[in-house]
Amino acid sequence: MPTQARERLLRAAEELFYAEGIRAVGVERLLTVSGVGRASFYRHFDGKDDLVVATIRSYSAHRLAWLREAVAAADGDPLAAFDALAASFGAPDYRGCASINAMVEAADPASAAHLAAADHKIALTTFLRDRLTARGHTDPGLAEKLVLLLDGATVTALRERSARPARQARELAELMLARA
Amino acid sequence: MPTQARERLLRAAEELFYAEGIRAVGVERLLTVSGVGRASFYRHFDGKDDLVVATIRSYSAHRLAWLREAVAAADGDPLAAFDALAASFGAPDYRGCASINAMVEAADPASAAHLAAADHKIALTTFLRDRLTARGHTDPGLAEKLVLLLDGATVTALRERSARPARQARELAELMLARA
DNA sequence: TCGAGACGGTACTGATCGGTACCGATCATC
DNA sequence: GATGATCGGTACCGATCAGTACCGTCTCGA
Repeated sequence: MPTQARERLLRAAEELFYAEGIRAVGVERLLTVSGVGRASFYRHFDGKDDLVVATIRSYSAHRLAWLREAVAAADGDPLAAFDALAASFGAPDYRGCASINAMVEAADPASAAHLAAADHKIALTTFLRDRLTARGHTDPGLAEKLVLLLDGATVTALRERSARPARQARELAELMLARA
Repeated sequence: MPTQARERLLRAAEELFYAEGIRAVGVERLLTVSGVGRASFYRHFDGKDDLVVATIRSYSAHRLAWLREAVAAADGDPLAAFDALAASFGAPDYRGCASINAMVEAADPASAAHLAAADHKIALTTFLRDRLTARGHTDPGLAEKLVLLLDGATVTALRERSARPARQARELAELMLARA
């Protein structure tokens, strides 16, 4: 197991970056929380920016798997994504979507972190589009609108901290699909 | 005009914070850009956090006035907000909504900056609710859904940089109001 | 048994962070 | 023409930033 420290760093980074923000968490903090030595960190990553990108990719993979599971449990209904969100919106430590947060913090749209975060949304859109076409919805714009609704609910939950935005977004999604 | 320096600081802060992020802009930078002396800054504000809150409030006032004007120019149609967004989404330096960005950067939901940013969305919701009721839409949840759609479009535009998210959100809003 | 590689810990760098103290210049009012 | 408020500029503070260098330790395979 040569890369045990790397996993610990990624786990700590995912937690800390999500809870407090990317810029707010220094390397020192990451080292103490993960229990990884300073040199080991720079052996596994080129620097903090590299860790940030790796963390976003890790988050994206976990998040997509989580969503895939939720949708699969609902017999492939993509609207189950809203119910999955609703269940997490009430948490006191809810901080929105790490991908959105990363795009906000990494202001430069050409930065690796910003692009990695945008990639997550592309993957999410692709996943939802597949689910929609499997259910007979061929309009490719529907998946993008679903993501728009998911993101809108997520941002709203950032200040409301209740399941309501997810329910409201789901109502709009139902209306949209009923019309399509 | 005793507070000339204060205005210059607010203007510089609004620009820099929006373009690069709150944490990314140091006090040094604010001073050189605004041309204000270090002492003058701390005479007008208790510190950077105080300036951040004042900047958010200033942004909120400007933004609401801008939206009010756009809606008024469309004979009070609240959906004109989507057209106003669409016009700004394509800009190369578009960075989303300063209020959303501030809520993301100020992770602590009890922080003054986070609360000030949330206040903006409350004021926006109130404004849209007034416009909706004036047009015969009494369901109070409609205004919240409009804000959800506006925020969803804004976040989407952060990575798409085109007017499309605004158009898509407007379609959903039209569908919603037609149904109500 | 011995080396190689991964590891944690510490010391250190230059730069920047937010914030304080003090300076002299400017300007309006009396 | 003196007074007081506001101003820009600079020096400085301790703390923290990301990053580098080097140390001794542990484990594992040859």
